[in-house]
Amino acid sequence: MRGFIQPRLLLLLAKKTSHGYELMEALRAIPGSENLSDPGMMYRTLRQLEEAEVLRSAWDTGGRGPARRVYELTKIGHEHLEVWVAEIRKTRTHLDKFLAEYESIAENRSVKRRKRG
Amino acid sequence: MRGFIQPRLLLLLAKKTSHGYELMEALRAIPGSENLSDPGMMYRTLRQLEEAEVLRSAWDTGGRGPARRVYELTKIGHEHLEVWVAEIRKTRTHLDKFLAEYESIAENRSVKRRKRG
DNA sequence: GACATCTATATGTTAAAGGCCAATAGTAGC
DNA sequence: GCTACTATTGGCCTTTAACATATAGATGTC
Repeated sequence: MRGFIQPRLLLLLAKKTSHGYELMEALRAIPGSENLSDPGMMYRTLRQLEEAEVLRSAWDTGGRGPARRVYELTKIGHEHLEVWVAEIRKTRTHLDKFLAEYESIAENRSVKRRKRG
Repeated sequence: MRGFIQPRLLLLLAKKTSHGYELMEALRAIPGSENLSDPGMMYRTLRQLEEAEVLRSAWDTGGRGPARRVYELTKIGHEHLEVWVAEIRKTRTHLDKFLAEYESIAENRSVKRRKRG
């Protein structure tokens, strides 16, 4: 699961506005996304998505603990998410084809082994 | 589809031993793998897989055209392919979950729009 | 035989992504 | 004051990827 942090963040933020630390914990809780939750990557990605106007942020000094930068999806952000979804659907069908191919040759190999044995 | 060149090469070579140029053309012919067929990446990847004893190569001066370095999967190579397959199956289920989540929130959004509209 | 074309492999350079670790700082409880 | 928890940021280093370029044998053709 590489290069998958962006769509994950966008999907989380599409559900609900949130801040870095909370997003990090959310990623940690998703099986297969644990490795995406590195703080360094996280915050850098968030800033660069904001740069691209995919996200918008504001400081929230209300809650307990230090101030948090709260992110929300922009209209562009929602569009980006849709593009990602289309991309991911394509990827999934490619993976399906790959696995089907593998299974067909794996089948041949085991047939051959049975014949030989 | 990033970082997907290795399993593609391994699967192609599991089907039949082959050389760089042929592998490149095979990748070009697979929808979704066209971008993996850059010669630079190709040959470097092949050499580094050989370094790792996943592949083994020998020069073939027989055919027409310049000599070709023909690669074949080693036992380690077959094992690597199986590891990749397991990995890819996992990735596929993660993608499925992601898409399911997206569809559930997209559904909510359109319901809200209908109620508002 | 000079030239273009196709087949084939290899290298160099640079930019982006990812992994890992450390720094800074506010808040809260003891 | 000390520790623990919450929160954001920055630096460094490696890997991956993208793009361009170099080299060279074989083949066909005029």
